[in-house]
Parts: sequence; structure tokens; C-alpha cells
Amino acid sequence: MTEKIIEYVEKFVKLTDDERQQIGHCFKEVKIKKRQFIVQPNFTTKHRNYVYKGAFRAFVVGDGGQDHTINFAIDDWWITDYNSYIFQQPATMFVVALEDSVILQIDYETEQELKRQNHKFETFFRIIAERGLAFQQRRIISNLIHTAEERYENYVSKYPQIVQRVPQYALASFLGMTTEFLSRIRNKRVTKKS
Amino acid sequence: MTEKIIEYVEKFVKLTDDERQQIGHCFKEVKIKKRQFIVQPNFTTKHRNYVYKGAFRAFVVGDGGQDHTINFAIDDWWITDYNSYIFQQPATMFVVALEDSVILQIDYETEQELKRQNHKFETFFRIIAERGLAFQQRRIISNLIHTAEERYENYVSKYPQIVQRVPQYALASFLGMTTEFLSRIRNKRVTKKS
DNA sequence: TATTAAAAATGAAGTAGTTTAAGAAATTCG
DNA sequence: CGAATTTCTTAAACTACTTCATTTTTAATA
Repeated sequence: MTEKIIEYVEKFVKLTDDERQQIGHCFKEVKIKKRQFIVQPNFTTKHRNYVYKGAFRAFVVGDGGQDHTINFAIDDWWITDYNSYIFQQPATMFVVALEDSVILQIDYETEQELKRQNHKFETFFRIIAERGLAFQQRRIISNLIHTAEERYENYVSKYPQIVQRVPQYALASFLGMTTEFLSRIRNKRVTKKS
Repeated sequence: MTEKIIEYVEKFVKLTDDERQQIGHCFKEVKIKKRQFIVQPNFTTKHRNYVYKGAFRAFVVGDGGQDHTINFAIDDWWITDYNSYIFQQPATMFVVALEDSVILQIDYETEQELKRQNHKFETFFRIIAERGLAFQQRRIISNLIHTAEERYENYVSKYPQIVQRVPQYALASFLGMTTEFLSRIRNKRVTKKS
């Protein structure tokens, strides 16, 4: 089951058999039931999570109680509260399973050790951080430039697999709109004026 | 002048004298005049830029011609179109000097070589990518959770030095609102109803 | 397979933020 | 310095999106 992680890492750095073994052993398989939390506010996030199978949602709860989706992750994606994980400080986010799922977890200390021991692993984590950064940058741009409807259309065309698997209210809060408004966009029946 | 870069790098990884020399030589000092561009759409971004002294703004131009500020950078910050730089593909952003400035540039190939040669440099770039990622994450959260006024207040209290140095229209477009609306917030004179 | 709970749809009324336009203030630079 | 350009302000009309309240649909679980 850790083969998928190894395969993933090898997209970015070539490994020897020993190294493949080594990194494989650092990840633990964990089964997560639907609605179960893997990250909660005020607890320091101890793991970086690779989704082997399933779907997750990261969100924060605003002062008014409304929740805002920060990220989704389905098969072959990573999910974590990065501010909590990389600085080892209390989380502000929740991460919850949207389906029964299987994840592969590496813990913080183990990851540090891997990076310290072997240049290649350092490279791997550098690359995924850079790609994450570039990805977030694109999202910020999209949110600044586009209207709610455009954001939805873009997201559907880029990530149809995610749109199919996540509830509408979660998608709406990810795209920065209410579930009612997204419902209206989807049904192309925009409020008419009085 | 490259001493500031070395000092910066040493916040994250300890270097030998040789290494200090080595990284110092990789950065070239460049003077940039106000209104001069250092990144332009359709050109592949060849450099990562450290602002030694001055102020820059990264922005994209939307379909309607409105511009949207993606980032600011003043003394001791980095700025670049990361999607262009890390994937070495054509930029979508402009990066322009808001003041006469001095930057220290490393070019893509040199950076790759540094990371390849020495684990410590790889670690350094991994750390700044991770921190950048965490930073962007906080910005996405702030944009989703807060109203225009709250975003402004938060930004002022977190980055007063930047607020003082950048023009209002640029700050407004960074915070995702119009310059007119920001003007109203600042002058606390909200539109009254008829 | 009925029952309850959760999610989505719909409409009407409200509001945060935009647009347009025009004048005032501040910077730039010849 | 003085003219030109850029930036900021103000106000009124407008609109994209929200809020609230209710109903319908779908999914979960006994």
C-alpha cells in the first residue's frame, strides 16, 4: 500500500531500492471513517497525510460560525494544516473525511529525519512545497480575478472528479460563495428583479 | 551587498565560510528604476529576486483590464512569478518597481546547481518554499473569512510598513476591493441609503 | 422500508461592494 | 517652478451575492 507513495516520490526524484524501502517504512496506513477528523483546532498537527483512497475537506470556522473550506483532497493528494504542521504549532483548521478513506501518514519527526539523512528526500519535499506554493498562488489569482460563476465554471472544468465527490455546501464555501448562490448558478435560474 | 542575502540564508541553515562565499557569488546586484518591470507576461521568469532596498508590486491584468495585485515586496522580501519561475514557463504576472530599488537576483540554472551541489542549499530553498506556502494559506483563509473592512484593518496592523509605502489603488486591488471602496473605509464615511 | 436527518432548491428582501463620473489633491518631471 | 499626469475622494445608482425562511430532495440509519 505504501507502493503508491513510493511511486509518487519517484515522479520527482529517482530512488535506489534501499531508499524506496526506507521511505516506504516511514508511512503508516490508517483507515478513517466518514465524518472522522484527522486535524482539529488547538491540537498540533503531527502528520502529513497522503490520501490513498477517499476524500477529505479542510475548513476553518469563522467568528459567525459559518465554515470555509480551505482545501479538498482525494486519491493521490496531500492534506494537512500546513501552518500547524510546518511550524509545529496549534492548528486553526479542521480536516474531516467526506468518505470512508485510507490515508498514509508520516509524522513530523520522521520527516525531519528523512530530510536530514538524505539529500534526495530533502529535494522531494522542496519540490512538493514549491508546487503547493505555485498552486496556491493560482488560486489567489483566480479568486481575485473571477466572479463567483466563473470560479465555479473554472473549477468544474479543472477538477470534475472533485466536484462530483464533495457536497455542494463544501464546494460553495471553497469557492467563496453561499450554497444557495451555487445552487442558483448550477440551475441557471438567477434571481430576477422585482 | 550580498551580505544581507547570506545573513538571510543563515537564519535557516548554518554555513561554512566557503559556503557563504559560494552563495554570495550566485546573486547579482541590479538597480531598478521606479516603474521598471522585472517580470512581464509571456516571458519566462529567469530570476528569483530578493529586494535589498525598495518596493515592488506583482499583479495580473484581468480580462476587463482591471489589475489585481498578487503580492508586494519591500526590503528583505522575495518576489517573483512562482508559477513561471519554478516551472520555467511564460509568466502571467507583471512585477514592477514602486520606487527606485536595488535587488539581488539569482538565476534559475544557478539555483538548480546550488541545490544539486549542496544539501544545505536544498534545505534553505525547501524552507522558504514551505514558509511561502503557509503564508499563502493564511492569505486564502483571511480572504474567505473576512469582509473588506476587516481585511484592511488586519493588513494595516500586520504590515504597517507596506501600507505606508504602496499606493492605495495597489493596496485595494491586493485586498480584493476597489480603490474607491478602500478610500471610503479609510475615511469612515460609508454610503448612506436614499 | 419507514423514519429521521442532512443537503439542495427556491423566492423575496437586504447589503456589501462596484461602477461611473467628476472634481480635488498630490506627485512627477521638463 | 509650473504644467501634466497620476492618485485619491465623494456621491449616487446599481448589481452580485447574502440572508432568512420554507419546501423538496437525497442520503443515512434503524
